[in-house]
Amino acid sequence: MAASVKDVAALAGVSVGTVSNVMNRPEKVSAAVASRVQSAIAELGFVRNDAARQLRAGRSSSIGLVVLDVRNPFFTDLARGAEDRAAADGFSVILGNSDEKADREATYLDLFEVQRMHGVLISPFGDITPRLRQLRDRGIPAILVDRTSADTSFSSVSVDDVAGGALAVGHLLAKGRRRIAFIGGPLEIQQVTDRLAGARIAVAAHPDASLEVIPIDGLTVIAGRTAGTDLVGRAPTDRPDAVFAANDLVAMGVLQALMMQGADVRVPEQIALIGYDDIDFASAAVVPLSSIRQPSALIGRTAVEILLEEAADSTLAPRQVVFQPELVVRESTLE
Amino acid sequence: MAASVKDVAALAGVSVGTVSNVMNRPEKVSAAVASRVQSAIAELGFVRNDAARQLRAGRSSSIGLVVLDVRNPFFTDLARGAEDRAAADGFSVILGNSDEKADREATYLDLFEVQRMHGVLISPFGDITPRLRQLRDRGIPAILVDRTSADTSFSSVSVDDVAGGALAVGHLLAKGRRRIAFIGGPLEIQQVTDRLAGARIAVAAHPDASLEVIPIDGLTVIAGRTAGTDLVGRAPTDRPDAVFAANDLVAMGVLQALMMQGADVRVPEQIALIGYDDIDFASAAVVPLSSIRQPSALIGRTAVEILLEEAADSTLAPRQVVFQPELVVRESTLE
DNA sequence: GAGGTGAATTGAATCGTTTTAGAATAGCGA
DNA sequence: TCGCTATTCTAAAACGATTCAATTCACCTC
Repeated sequence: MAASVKDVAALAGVSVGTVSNVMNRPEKVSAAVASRVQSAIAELGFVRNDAARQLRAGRSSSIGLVVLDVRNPFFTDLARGAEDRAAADGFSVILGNSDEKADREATYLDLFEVQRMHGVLISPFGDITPRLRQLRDRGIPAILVDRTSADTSFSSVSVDDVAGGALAVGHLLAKGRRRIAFIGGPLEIQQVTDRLAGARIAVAAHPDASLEVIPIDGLTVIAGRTAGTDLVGRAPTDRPDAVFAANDLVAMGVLQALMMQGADVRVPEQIALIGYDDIDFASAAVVPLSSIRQPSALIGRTAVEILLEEAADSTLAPRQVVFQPELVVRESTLE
Repeated sequence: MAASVKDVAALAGVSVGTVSNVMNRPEKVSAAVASRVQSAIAELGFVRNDAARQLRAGRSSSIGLVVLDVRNPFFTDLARGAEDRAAADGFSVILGNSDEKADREATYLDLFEVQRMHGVLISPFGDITPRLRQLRDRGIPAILVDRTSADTSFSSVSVDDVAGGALAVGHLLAKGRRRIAFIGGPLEIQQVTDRLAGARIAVAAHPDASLEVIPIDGLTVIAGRTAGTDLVGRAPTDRPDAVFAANDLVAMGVLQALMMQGADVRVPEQIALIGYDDIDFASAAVVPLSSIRQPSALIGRTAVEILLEEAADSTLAPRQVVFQPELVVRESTLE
C-alpha cells in the first residue's frame, strides 16, 4: 500500500542502499543521484517506516516519560523541557500519565519495554527501582525526575524542597513577620515534610520567630479554605502574621477564606501568604500570590541530557542533580 | 543482548513458530509444549520486540491522540476514556499535546505517520483536513474529537455547545432570572459563539427576558475578574440578575470579583452564576459553581470505538456523533 | 493394514530499513 | 598502459516476530 524504499529505488533507478544513504548520510552520495532520489520520494509520498528502522537499530528513537499528574503545570513544563532537548538530538518523547496509580505506571513501563525505548524518565509512584533495574538489564536506562532515588544506582534530577521551604519562610521573616504558620499535609508526602523541614530551619535562625504547624488532609483548595476559615475564626491576636502553604492550591484556599465577605483579614497587611509551585492560577489570584518556582523545564532538559549520555555509554556512574528553587514575590507578601 | 524468540525456542526445544503460537494463538499448541515455552520465556525474561511485530503486521497497535491542552481536565478525561476503550482491544494510546500550536500538532502527526499508527484521534488546531487525508491515504484513519469536521469526509465525536448554552441559560430562566449576561470571548473561538447562540435561543423563548453580551479577550480567570469588577461598579439596578460565563475559569474570575471585600454582591441571591466545563475547581470554589458538564470520557471511548471500526474496514462511511451536555447544579444558581 | 483425518509442529519466507563488504568507475601519476 | 586511490554505488545480510504451506504423528475406520 504505502511506498517503501524499494519503490523509491526502482523509480529513481538506484539501489535501496543508496536511497537509505540519501536520507541518512547525504554526504556519501552525489548531487545528481540525490536529487533524483529526492524527487522519487516526493512523487511517491514516501514516508519512512519507523518499525523497520527500529528493528534494525535495535532500539527506538523515542524516550518514555511517566509523570504523576499530567494536569499539573509542573509536569507539563517538565515534559516540554524534555521534548525540546530530545528534539535537538532527533528524539521524540512519549508522555505517559500514571495519575499516581501503580497499575497505570506499570502499564506504561511495559509499553516502553516492548517498544525498546531509548530510555525512560519517570517521576515514580512508590518504589519501582526493581522494575527499573529490569529495564536497565534490557538496555533501557532510566532516570528519576522530581524525586531523589532511594538507592543511588539510578541518576536523578530533582529540586531541593528543604531549600524551597527555607526560602519561603526566610522571605516572610525578611519582611518582618515573626509568627509563621505552615499549612500542609498529609505528612506522608515527602515534599510536604521537606518543605516543612526547610521552614523549621529558617525559623530556627530567628530567636524571636515561631512556627505553628496546621496539618490538613490533602493539598487541595478545599483543605486550604477550611484551614483558612479556622484562622479567621480566631481572635486577631491569636492569628499568625504570615502563612506558608505547602502548595499553591492550599494557598488559594486560604486566600479565599481570608478574603471572604465578613472575614476582615487583609492580605498581606494582616497576614502575608506564600505558596509553592508557582502555578498559573497563583498569579491570577485575587491577590497575586508569592510562590516558590521550580525550574521545571530545566529539570526535563537535564534529565534528557543525562539519559542520552547514559544510553550512549552504559558504564557511566549515576548522577544526582539537585536544582535550587526560586522565590517569586508578588503582592501577597509585599509591604 | 535481550533474548529473542529464537533463544526461547532453543531453550524450550521447539521452533520459533511454536513460540509465536504460544503467545498469540495458545489454542493451537499442546499444554505440555506451552508450559515448556512459558518457563523458557520466564527464565530468559523474554519480552517481545514490538518493532519486529509491527513491521510484520504492517501497522502499530497504538492509537495516536493529539489534544489542544493536556492540562485541561476535559482532555485528560477524554484521554482516559480513549485509553480504557483501546486497552479493551489490546491497543495503547499515545498522547500528544499540541498546546494549540500548529507546529507541535504537525510534529505529532509526522511521528504518528512514521510510526504507522493504527489510527489518530485529534482535536485539531486550525484546518488540518488535508493532512489527515494524507494520513488516510497511507492507511491511517483519523477522527476528529471535540470539533465537528468542516468537511464531512472524516468521522467526528463532539458535544453540542449550542445545546449546552441553551441548557445553561434555560436553567437560569427556570430559576426566575430574566436579566441574563453572557461573559465570554473572543468570538473567534467556535465554542464561545456556539454557547452564545444557545443562550440566545433560550432567551428568545422568554419574551420578558433579555441577554446582554459582555465580550472579554480570553477565557481566563483574570478576564473574568475584570468583567466581574465592571459589574460590581454598576448601580445595582443596572446589574444582570444572572451571569452565564463561557467557561468555568471565567466564571471563577467573575465570582472572585463579586465576592471581594467591599463588593456587596451576594451569589446566588443577587446574581446567579453558571459556568461551562465543570472543571475540578468549579466545585471547589467559594460558592460551588453550577456548570455544564461534557461527557469527556464517553467522547474518548466513542472515538476509539469508531476508529477501530474504520481501521478494520476502510470503506465505512464517516459518522458524526454529537453528544448532549449535562447540567450540574450547585449553590451558585440555587434559590 | 491401508487409507483417511485432524491436531501439533516445523521451517522458510516475509515485513522495510540499515549497514557493510565489495564492485564498478573515474581520475591520476608514473 | 598499468596500477593506485577515491569516489560512488550495489547487493546481500542482518534485525525479530509472524504466518502459512508443508510435514509429522497419532488415532480412527473400514
